[in-house]
Amino acid sequence: MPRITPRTLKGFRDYLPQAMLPREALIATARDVYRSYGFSPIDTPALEYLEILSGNGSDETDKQLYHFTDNGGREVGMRFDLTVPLARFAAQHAQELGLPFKRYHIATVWRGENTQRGRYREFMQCDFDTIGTESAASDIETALVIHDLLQKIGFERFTIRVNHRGVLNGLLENLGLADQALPLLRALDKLAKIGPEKVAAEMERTAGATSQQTAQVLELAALTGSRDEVLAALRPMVAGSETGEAGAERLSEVLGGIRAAGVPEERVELDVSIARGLDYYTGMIYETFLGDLPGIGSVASGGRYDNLTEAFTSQRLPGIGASLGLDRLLAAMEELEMLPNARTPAEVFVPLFNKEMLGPLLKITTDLRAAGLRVELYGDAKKLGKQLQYANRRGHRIAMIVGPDELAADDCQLKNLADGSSKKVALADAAREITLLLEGGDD
RNA sequence: GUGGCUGUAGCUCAGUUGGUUAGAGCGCCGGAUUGUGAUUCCGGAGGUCGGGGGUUCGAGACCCCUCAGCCACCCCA
Repeated sequence: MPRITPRTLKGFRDYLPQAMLPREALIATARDVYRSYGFSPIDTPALEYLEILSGNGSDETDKQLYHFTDNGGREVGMRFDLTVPLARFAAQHAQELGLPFKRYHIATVWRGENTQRGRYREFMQCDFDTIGTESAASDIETALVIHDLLQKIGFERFTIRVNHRGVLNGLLENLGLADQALPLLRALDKLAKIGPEKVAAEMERTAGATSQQTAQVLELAALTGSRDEVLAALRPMVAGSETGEAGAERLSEVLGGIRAAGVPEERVELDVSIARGLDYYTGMIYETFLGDLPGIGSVASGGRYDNLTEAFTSQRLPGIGASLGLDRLLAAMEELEMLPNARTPAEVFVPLFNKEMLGPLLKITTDLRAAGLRVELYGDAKKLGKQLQYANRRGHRIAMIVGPDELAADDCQLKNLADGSSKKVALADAAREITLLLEGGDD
């Protein structure tokens, strides 16, 4: 019989249990943090009318869009982010939602772009957004959510870099370069990566800026120091520009709020060079870098946009939001050895001695589950050594050994698979004892 | 989409200027007196050399195409 080669498409992946367990854990953390701020879950279809998706983005996103004609002759596209669907969703349901509206959306998106490490054609986004308000509070909250998220995931050393588009635009305005903002900011965003000389060269080449102008832009971007120092230094540079002054003012407010919330000073940095490639950000911008792995890039980023829904409705809906870089974070955690090596969600393993033990063990494991534990009962009465070997490889943490002897004595042996230690406890106390063991050796 | 590099057992790789039966470590499976794993000892299975075509007496090695991965550009998560 001719066989079909099992394979996956370029840029698409299978997830084995070992990869899926931390993935789900991360998603659960994100969901919990979002909910703790009152963001509500929504979902939208994977497929949209092509015009919904392609009208919005740039030529670039159009090229990356997966699209086809469906069996009813409709032109259809697969969503390439969660922001455009949010815009459509908000425009369509504005009346029922009420404003401001805070939602989170964790879902798969597709982009037909070239693959690279950490870049796939199918990947998951974990977005949260607040729409219908321009308040500084929502700007501040966005940073707080990112901060909480990273902390809950288990990172100690990370920096949220913030900036305001108005500051950059204000400076460009003052330099008479406002109409070339896009190519200039795109070049500026590469500062950390390629250095000031190359950025200047690119600015002169793509935006027609003079070397004097680029020097001034780079001077702003080169500002370093504490937030207050940077803020004080940039104010005169944007003076006279309405957007620039407003941007600096908002920046100051947001940084003050973040400080008031108790976020450690070193976790948030004012970095005037970040621009974020997207052309729709109009206000605050956020990027997040890991102290132990800065090279992996931003693991959570976002910003404020003025008019999310303008393609769909005349109603003005400003918004702010950010997105967690799930794949990058997982890659980072793997590299930093923050991921457990388990291939099973069940912490407790119960070997089967012989067929006669099956009935009693089914009862015992059912009781353990009722007590909130995750328990796997082995199905074949193989040699005990084999069963323990299996348990060890799978990553179960505790083996609960109940053989005929234990059953007769109404007790059991709890074996810690990490260190080999074991103790005898009464069956009636097993659930409690296991819980204690799990809390104790938590690594 | 453009350019560069790579592709040999489940994994990490070795394989001399193209020459006969393609190797190692780890992993996997089995065993070391029948109720205790991850350490030790013994044994074993497993590879159409990513796929297709070509050059050659002969190709894992050379050429072309294709698929996939990595890197850069682009863009971004």
